[in-house]
Amino acid sequence: MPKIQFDRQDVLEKATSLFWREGYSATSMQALFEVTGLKPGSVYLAFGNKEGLFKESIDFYGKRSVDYLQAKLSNDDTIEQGICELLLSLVDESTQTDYCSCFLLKSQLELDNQTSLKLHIADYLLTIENVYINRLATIYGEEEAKQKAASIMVHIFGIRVYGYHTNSKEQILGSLRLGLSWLPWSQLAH
Amino acid sequence: MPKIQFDRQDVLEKATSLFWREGYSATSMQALFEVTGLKPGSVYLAFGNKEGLFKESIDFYGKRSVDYLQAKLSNDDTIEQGICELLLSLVDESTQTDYCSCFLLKSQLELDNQTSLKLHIADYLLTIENVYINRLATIYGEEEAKQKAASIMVHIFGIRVYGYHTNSKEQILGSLRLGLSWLPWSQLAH
DNA sequence: TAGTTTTTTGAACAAGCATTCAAGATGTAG
DNA sequence: CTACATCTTGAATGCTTGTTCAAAAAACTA
Repeated sequence: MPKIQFDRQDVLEKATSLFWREGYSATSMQALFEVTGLKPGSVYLAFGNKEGLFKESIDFYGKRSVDYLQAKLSNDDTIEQGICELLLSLVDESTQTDYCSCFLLKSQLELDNQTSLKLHIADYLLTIENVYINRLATIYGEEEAKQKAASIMVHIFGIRVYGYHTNSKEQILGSLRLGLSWLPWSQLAH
Repeated sequence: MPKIQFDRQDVLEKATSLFWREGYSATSMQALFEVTGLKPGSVYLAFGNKEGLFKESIDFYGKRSVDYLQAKLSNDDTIEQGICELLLSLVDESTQTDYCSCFLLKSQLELDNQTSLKLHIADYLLTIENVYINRLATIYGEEEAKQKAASIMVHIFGIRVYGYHTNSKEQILGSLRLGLSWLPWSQLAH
């Protein structure tokens, strides 16, 4: 007999945003209470503890990312072009003023090796890589698809760090064209 | 009239190691006292505060990295081969069990945008990029050198993140060969 | 050796931390 | 309306945090 509750999605959206910007350690529960509008007891009843809330925030972000990626690459006719467009949107993101890299990437690097959260995050990163592998496998052989997907992942991680302190959009774009020269960059309008 | 003091280099080595592994926020002063063997007063007299000690740790790591890089690429005859060797050693690093990525990269992502430390770290990253640019400019034109250096930086950042959750050395190596195909990989013994 | 300066010590501090819980509010069921 | 289950409240918990400071020790000067 469920009673009405706060909007869980809304709370996760706000918590995710704060964790993403500040990092796990630097985010205090007090700050989370303020940003979500919840009181301590509600959070602890619903999420257990800080780690629980963080884990759900990772899920919130991770699932959204995977869904977005799959949607973008669903058209079998334009897989490679879709990848190009996706990478270009990452470059655009990275030049925004409030850019704070990728939540999964940041968290992966911040969290201690012992934390189970680290494996949980790595899972999402591998899932994302697998989306690329599966899509590319419709064009290339399995081994080549794996290799190309790995190269894409390296470039994504790279520009999400590089873009954090560099503002030169052209420089980043040039790196993608140079490193991922097998993608159909020229077929894109810009 | 300076009196003898604790070994500053030794303390910085230990502090750097802890900050590197745990991150800035997750490293407590108490843990730093234990690992360095210093008492609160000594640290605060010598470094001012936590941020001061962290800044010097970044300097310790950053200068060491830049020096190492310049030494490795000092031979004008084998610049590109030197770059290959350097990248291969990064791949080796990333497969070690206690691997914790790059201290500059991790800190750059962890630190708040407002912190002056962020710019200080970005300085070191740009210095490193400039070493690559200057060396490559002896072979290529200025623009091409910049572009290639940017691509190298993207790959370095990429593998330092990718290598954090992937153990497949071959996969990482393949990505470098694919993305930086203009480097003389085949001339290397392995 | 005596005097001065610098460094080390470690207890103490206030502020902030994650978390708890008993009491109150709110919705559902009968 | 009453009874019950669930959710919300917010003050209080004990612990950890970064930092200070007066006193003791050590090192240099003359």
